[in-house]
Amino acid sequence: MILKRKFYERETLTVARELLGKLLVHESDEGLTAGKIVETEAYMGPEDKASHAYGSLRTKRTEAQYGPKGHAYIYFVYGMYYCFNVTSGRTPGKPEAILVRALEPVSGLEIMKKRIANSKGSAINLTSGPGKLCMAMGMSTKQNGADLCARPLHVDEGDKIRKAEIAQTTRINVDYADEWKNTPWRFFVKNNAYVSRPTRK
DNA sequence: TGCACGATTCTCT
DNA sequence: GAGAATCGTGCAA
Repeated sequence: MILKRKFYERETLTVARELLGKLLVHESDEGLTAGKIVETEAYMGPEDKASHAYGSLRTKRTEAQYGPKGHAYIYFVYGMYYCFNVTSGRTPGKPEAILVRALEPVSGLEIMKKRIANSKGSAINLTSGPGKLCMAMGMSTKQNGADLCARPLHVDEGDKIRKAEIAQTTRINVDYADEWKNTPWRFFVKNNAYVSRPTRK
């Protein structure tokens, strides 16, 4: 069952937390790959210095964040990796997004391994980090702006994660964001082997 | 037009 | 724990 638009049109921090346990599915030409979301980070738009949309910065790159909720915002970093985000929030047109940092592979393992040339064979190395997960799922800027409420790229109803199983910490690699680097806007499933960094840096 | 840098990952120490 | 790989983007000039 594909999640409805309404799921994303709520408080971004709530969506970020409830995204844990949901299933990200990509039906590509090479076949179907899917993974359970086990780690997310919320980026709160204009006020959040760690966000690309800080100060309401609106460019070709950040455009997708200003569009409808429940769409993909995918960008290129460090000259070699992509990061996958979901747009969300209660206010239409406000650039809030949720970075998906880690997945637990569910189907299409062989396709994922094929996509990651340097994989050492361990499933842990396929989707435990924002750059790797995009590679494994076959996502790139081609999917930027794609509607996640429809195929081929969408989010399905998955496991219900109990509150006690959810950990909340500060975000990763946003040291440049002054006081915003200390905001506890990262969520992940406790004791899940696929989380990129089980504890705070 | 030029230039510094990043919502990362891997390798080596 | 530090450094390299590698290039699109944003901002200064």
